[in-house]
Amino acid sequence: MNNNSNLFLCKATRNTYEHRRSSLLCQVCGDRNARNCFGSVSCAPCKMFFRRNLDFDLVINKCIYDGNCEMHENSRHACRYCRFKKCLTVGMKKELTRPPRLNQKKRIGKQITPPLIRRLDLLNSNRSKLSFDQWSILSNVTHVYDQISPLPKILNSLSQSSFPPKKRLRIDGATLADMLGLIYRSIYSFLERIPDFTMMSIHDRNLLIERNLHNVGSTSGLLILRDGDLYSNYAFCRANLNTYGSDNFEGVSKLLNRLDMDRVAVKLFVVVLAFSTCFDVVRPSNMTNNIQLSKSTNRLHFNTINMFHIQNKYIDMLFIYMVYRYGYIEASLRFAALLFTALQLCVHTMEAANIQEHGDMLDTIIADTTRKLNVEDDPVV
Amino acid sequence: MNNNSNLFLCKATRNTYEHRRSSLLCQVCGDRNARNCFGSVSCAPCKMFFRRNLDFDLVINKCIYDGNCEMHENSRHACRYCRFKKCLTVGMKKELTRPPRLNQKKRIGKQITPPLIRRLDLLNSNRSKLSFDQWSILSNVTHVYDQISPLPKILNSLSQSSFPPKKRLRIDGATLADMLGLIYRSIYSFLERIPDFTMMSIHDRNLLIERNLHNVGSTSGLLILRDGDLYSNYAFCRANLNTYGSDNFEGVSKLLNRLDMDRVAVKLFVVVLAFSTCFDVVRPSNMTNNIQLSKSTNRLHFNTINMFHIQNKYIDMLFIYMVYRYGYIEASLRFAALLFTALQLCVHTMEAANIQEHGDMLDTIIADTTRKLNVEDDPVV
DNA sequence: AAAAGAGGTCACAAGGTCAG
DNA sequence: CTGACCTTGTGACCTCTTTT
Ligand SMILES: [Zn+2]
Ligand SMILES: [Zn+2]
Ligand SMILES: [Zn+2]
Ligand SMILES: [Zn+2]
Repeated sequence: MNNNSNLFLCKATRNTYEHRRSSLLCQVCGDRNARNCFGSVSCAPCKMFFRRNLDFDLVINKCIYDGNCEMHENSRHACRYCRFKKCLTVGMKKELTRPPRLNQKKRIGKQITPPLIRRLDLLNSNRSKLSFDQWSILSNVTHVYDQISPLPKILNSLSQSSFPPKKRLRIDGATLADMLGLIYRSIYSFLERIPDFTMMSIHDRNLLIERNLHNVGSTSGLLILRDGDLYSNYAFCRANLNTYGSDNFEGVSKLLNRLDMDRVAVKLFVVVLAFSTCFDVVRPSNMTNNIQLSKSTNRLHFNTINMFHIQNKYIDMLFIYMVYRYGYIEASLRFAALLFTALQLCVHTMEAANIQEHGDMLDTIIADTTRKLNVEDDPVV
Repeated sequence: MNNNSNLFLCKATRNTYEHRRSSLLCQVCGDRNARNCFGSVSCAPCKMFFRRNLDFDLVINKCIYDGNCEMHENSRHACRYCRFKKCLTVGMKKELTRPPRLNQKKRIGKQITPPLIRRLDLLNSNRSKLSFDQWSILSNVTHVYDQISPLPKILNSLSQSSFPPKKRLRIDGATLADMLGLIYRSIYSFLERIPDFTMMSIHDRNLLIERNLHNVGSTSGLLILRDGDLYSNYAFCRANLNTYGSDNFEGVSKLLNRLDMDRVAVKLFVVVLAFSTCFDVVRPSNMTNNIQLSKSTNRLHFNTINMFHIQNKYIDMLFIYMVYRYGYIEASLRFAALLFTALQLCVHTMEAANIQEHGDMLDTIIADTTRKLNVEDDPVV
């Protein structure tokens, strides 16, 4: 339909334009100062005329004369039919017309007033505010998180890679792995300073790290990426694209915009993930009757109930904090959004885990952490 | 139409030229002479287009057609929305854009989008309504759930215990266990009729049952308790109090009032729990370097990524369904409430798991189910 | 030094407006 | 409806920086 050269675009029109430069006459009415318009050459008035009459129906509207009205500068108004027909004859194309521009004067000012919704009874605690103890835990979490944040190092590393010698736009895979490794390694430093973690047995801590480090690290990493505005760094992005591929990069990029703006909430959520027991229900007793159960039930050693209570404690804190800060409805919205973000991020974390370099890196970090834990446990021996 | 400079080249040269060039078609509009641009391959115009429209908001600016405008060299102007969307689709990355050069005059700073929660950005699917496929899955889940519901049997058993001889006000522990056992056993019948479950490997199904039956069963049980109004039955309550104790009974009773009134939503949530992979991140490859990892990593056999996608699929469906039915805000409220209810219920499930009778019962059921699964797998042998 | 891939420029050709 | 006048989007052609 549009395979021939009739549908001029700039490239083609320029050529013909050059050719016809000497004659600046409107192909429709003969007026001077004609220009390229809709695939032909016409004056501005004829251009406007054509655009305004795109829906003009040559079948319904007939010329009142013989359909051969002359078109001159002064006579072009005489007959709409013949003028439009001439426009088509000289090669004006409706297809070169573009859709109307968006009305940029629309202002966003409208804030939707959320409808009143009955209050659901979400939590156990009747308190709508955090207790003193909860505030101190929350404050501790926030403070410690920033204290151990690997962001300064990463930024430093980035600026060293970028500036001094010359403005390098390339970071190699190893450098990137180092920077991301800092993020994952910082998780243990973080948890180490949270009493609820250190009060657990070495074994439980090991298992938590081993099981949750991927997700805790990536969630924390998302916050760090945003804090440091790292996805604005060209070299950093490029290195990430190289290592993790386009899909993963894009997914993370989206989530970056979706992550809750409240850093405190995100930090708390990181802790929730760290204590995640994943709905596992296990009996602490010995597994007398479980003949058929697979080896995966080694998780039985897990002190799951305790861990679950800790997780719930932080979820409660997170939600009460959000209610306190944003009101009940917005808190629910944000909580759901946070959860969905985490779920989606988990997909990308799994993708990353399948990448040899990334997987190996995490295995190493987990092994290192485990070793560290064991050393701390038996400092005398 | 084509660049006429080709005419002046000798044939051989032109061939290689054409060959080299023709291998690079613009991924956006199909134009020739495309190059690497922003992470994809595009012609210069599309490159410019993309850079100029970095702030183009696909949410605010919609296609005036159906959002599937064709992109050709000549039709690329037709729809900004579709062109930009195609740019993103073919992998152009905003992040590969660089900030404006410094020596030039300052540009107007980007306006930072306030932390408004974007409604439809939450989930993976762009649709705000369920697709036909999703509706059939949902309808199937709902229907099957009611079909296999053990409630009729339980009610029958209750009335038999209560009425015929005399109005018995006592149900013994064994009878109660039988009734509750029906609930837990029904889970497998339920899942068995869900294609997403049956299409998994026997091994995976085993692990899911083994891992999630406690929670799936208790959540489903909560719905059944409410459907049958069982907590209005004196004898039933008394038996429960006897077996599970006062705290547990009261806790469940509270949750009973808190559970979402929408049965469809709860049923979907039961499925979500059934496919719960618990944020586990595992590498499918062999664990070459995992020296220190404990035995719990036997879970590696788990086809976690697949399972996670299934879970996400049902979560999406659940949320979209709720948005469709209640609007975005109420959907978030209900979703959060459902999640909190489940978390709280999980605590009681754990408590119950520690009760000898209950734990043994579940072990038996899990073992039975596993056996059933294996038999179904090898009907010939 | 050449190629590649970023950003920048400006004339041209679209769309929009409003008095006439 | 018309057309002078204005605003906005496009792309050929350019410069600049890093990689090869
Ligand atoms: Zn004219
Ligand atoms: Zn006429
Ligand atoms: Zn193109
Ligand atoms: Zn379109």
